[in-house]
Amino acid sequence: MDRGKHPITADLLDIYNRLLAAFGPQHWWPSESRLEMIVGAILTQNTAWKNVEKALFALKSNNVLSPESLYKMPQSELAFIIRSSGFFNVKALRLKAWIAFLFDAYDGSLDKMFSVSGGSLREQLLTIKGLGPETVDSILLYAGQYPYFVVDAYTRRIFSRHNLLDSKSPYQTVQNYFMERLPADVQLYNEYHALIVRLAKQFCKTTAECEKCPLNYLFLSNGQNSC
DNA sequence: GACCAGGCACATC
DNA sequence: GATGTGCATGGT
Repeated sequence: MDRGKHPITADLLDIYNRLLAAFGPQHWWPSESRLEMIVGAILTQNTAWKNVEKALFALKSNNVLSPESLYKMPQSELAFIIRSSGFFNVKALRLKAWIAFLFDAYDGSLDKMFSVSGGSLREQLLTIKGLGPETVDSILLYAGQYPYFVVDAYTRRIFSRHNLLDSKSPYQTVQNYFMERLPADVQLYNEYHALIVRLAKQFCKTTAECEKCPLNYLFLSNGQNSC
């Protein structure tokens, strides 16, 4: 790897094309319905997807993965069913907060909720306790098909360690960085985020993996020897 | 047995 | 405004 070159600006589309060439389409979000995507987005907060899958399976097995069931079910029962996803008490509370919003504002209808403009819906969802910017943008992009770039810990780590971003940048700054440099395209944002996650999981844990990173034309900074 | 995982809210300084 | 902590399971 050539660590002598310091790109001052990066072509985010070029990075995207390298990732896509290396990994191919990732087919996100891995869910069968919009409701499952939204529930999954909340359950996966700081949690491995494998554990979320178990919780989603449990919800389906108990036949309660519907807006009506989630709305009626006692929070304690919901917490028990989703326990494999960790933080089950707070997550049950967060699911309940969102489903209450869905019924209060949109009669329990996802079609109605997703009929409003992205900016308006984003603002509304962010007022719900437990739904932060990443969860909300995941819901907007993957379930609602609105063009909002999803920023996660991997995005921050990889792009800051390649000196393209400041690791301390707030969420909105990072999102703006991408959205100002890329066309507002749902499919592009969908695939880009998924590819970043794929890259991080496969190449960013050890130095040996890092050396084979498809982005190795960039350089690492801050004394880090991997992403 | 540590350490981490597709965050977020809240307390404290 | 920055930094620290609780929340909890399951995989490596």
